[in-house]
Amino acid sequence: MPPSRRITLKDLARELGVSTATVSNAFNRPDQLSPNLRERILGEARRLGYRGPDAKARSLRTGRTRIIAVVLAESLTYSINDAVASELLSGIAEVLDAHGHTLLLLSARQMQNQLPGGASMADGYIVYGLMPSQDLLEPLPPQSPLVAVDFDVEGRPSIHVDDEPACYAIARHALSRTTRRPGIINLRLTAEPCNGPIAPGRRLLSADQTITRSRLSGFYRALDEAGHDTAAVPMWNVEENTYEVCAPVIAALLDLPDDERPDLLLCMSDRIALTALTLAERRGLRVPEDLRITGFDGIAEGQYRAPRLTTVRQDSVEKGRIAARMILGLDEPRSQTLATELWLGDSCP
Amino acid sequence: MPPSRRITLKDLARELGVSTATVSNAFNRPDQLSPNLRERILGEARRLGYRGPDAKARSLRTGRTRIIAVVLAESLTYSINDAVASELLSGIAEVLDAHGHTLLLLSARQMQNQLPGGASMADGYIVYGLMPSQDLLEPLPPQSPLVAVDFDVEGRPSIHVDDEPACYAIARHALSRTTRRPGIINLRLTAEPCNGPIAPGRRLLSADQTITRSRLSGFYRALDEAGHDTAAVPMWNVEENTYEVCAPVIAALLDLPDDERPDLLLCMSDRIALTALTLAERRGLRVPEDLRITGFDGIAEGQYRAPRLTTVRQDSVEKGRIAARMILGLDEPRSQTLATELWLGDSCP
DNA sequence: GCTGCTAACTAAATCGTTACAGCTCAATGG
DNA sequence: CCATTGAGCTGTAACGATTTAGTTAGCAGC
Repeated sequence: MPPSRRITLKDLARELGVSTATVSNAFNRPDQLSPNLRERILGEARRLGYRGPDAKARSLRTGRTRIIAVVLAESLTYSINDAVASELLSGIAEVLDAHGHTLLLLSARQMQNQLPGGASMADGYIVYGLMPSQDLLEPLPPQSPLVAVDFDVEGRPSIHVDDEPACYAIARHALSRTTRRPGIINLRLTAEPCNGPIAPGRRLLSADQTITRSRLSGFYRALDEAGHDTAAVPMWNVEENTYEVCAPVIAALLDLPDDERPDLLLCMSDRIALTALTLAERRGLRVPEDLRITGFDGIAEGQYRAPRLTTVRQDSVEKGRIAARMILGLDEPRSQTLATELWLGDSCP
Repeated sequence: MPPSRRITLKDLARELGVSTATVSNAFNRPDQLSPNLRERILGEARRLGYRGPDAKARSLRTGRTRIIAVVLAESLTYSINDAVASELLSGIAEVLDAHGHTLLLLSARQMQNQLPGGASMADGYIVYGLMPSQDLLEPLPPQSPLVAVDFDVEGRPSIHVDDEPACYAIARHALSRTTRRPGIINLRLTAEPCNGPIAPGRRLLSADQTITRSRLSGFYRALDEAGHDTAAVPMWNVEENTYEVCAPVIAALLDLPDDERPDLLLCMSDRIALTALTLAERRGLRVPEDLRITGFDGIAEGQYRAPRLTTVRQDSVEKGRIAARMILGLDEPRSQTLATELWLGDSCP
């Protein structure tokens, strides 16, 4: 027995005495040949252990791979563990699966210069939450379809939620109870990395297009309306949406003397809010009596524990679905803004 | 100006008056041509907007795509949200990134008959946690490297943790306090789907190779040693490692009359244990005074809340790293079992 | 019997690279 | 001065499919 190199469509054709075109058709266009012959071909294929047309060759010829790449702003390690990113991926995967496509995971960090590995053969790119300053999109093939999620790319469709109105609404709700000292915990708002309190004069991210900035505007509008001096409202910043990074910042602010500690925390994500909740409990602070807390995102974890989190629910799964449908050309590619929902929990009733 | 079809390596070669082989070398083997010429080629490439060799064509020619597929037992939606699977993915991604490979996500569910999309062009497959009964591996290209994680595939390397000893150890610890009525919550142990109590005579998954089965053996060994009648220890089963699926089962068992309710719950995952913790608290049961709870996995969430979870810590990230290194051929492919660590928290001190 | 039409198939031209064998020419060694 | 080397480059055959433009054969219609 020879070392038996892999069987190709050509071998199959020779074996059966038909042309390669016909064998190809047997697999791809059943209507192009008699059912009879098709059966013979498929049978012989099975007999010889031919597993269907080679994907690499096919992709060269057709120009398509049926692979969609998802580009995540942060490292994969981080993104995969982030509940919101996970939901987004779920939505994307759901649609891709249903249409015979597969999902390639890619971190923006790994494309500093050039696309790694097979990333450049994706049929399209869904890009999630880059900072506007990052022009990491340069290495992406300029021709291929691209959909931006939670940020904007010039000339490309993007998907957002109504961050500003949502944050206005939740802050308005929170401020409807008397509040001595509201505080805000931001996610990645400053131009330079910073974990901790933001001094009043501190330079914030200039671009208006960051979702963090829109959310902050919403908070400010409500604070302003409620008669608070927004410039005097203390703010803290966290660089990453993880317990590990948030905890020290929040611990420090909770350990402030009673008359300096906020009695309301407007948090820019549920992860931040949940961390605050945990640390507050650990210090014997009662939520919501001593400290009220609001989040943003509506992740599942926030609803499983007592007190349930008061938050803004955004449908990240749907966001993923929409992005995927656009990339596959199932929906018209056009920018859109999804509605959110105010969820009243027990952390800020 | 013509519609300017995409620029190829050949165009570049013609333009410069060199051979395609040389242009190819300029990109792939700098040592094969003079630095001088290489600069000229790269310069011209930039000028013409040539973005380097086409990945699809290259993959056909070289036979490699630099894509590694990760096959997950459950749906992507579920797997991505599962803390343990996430950690595994993190470890895999870390190594793949470092070596210029990318990660393709694939659910076993979507390969019932045939590999979708570009999945069949992966250079290797890391398969995670399939049930032994599922022979979903059939559609995978038999030649390509494969590493199994948390289960066994005949003739292929696999990675495990020492489930049996670990569960023996944690159960032994738990039983060192007087225990009236221990209970066990299993994850996917029965042959037929079942959410709820497992009747004593119920047919369990036969194969020894499931991790769930090994863990159960460990529990039984310790129970036996402590003088409990293992056949009489009540067991419950949950079909999926999510709060939503676990909650009703656990709620039912916690609502048993005081003299039937377990005072120790040996849970097969942290997710189960955490759900039990939440529901117990909500009922005013004190942990660990009224109910002691142990988990398995050592996920981060278990350590952030009070009481901290007593559990077995397995390093899933490392598991991913090892799998990835084997698939890339950086390490010898050989089956191995990783050690675990007993973490004493407050849920079962 | 001729035309026209359709179903079923084939031959050959790509798709854009990389690998391999060879070729040329200047430098080196004896 | 000739043989040997090696650096630097070229030509061309794969890689394994899909697609386009035919070619046949069979049959219906007039």
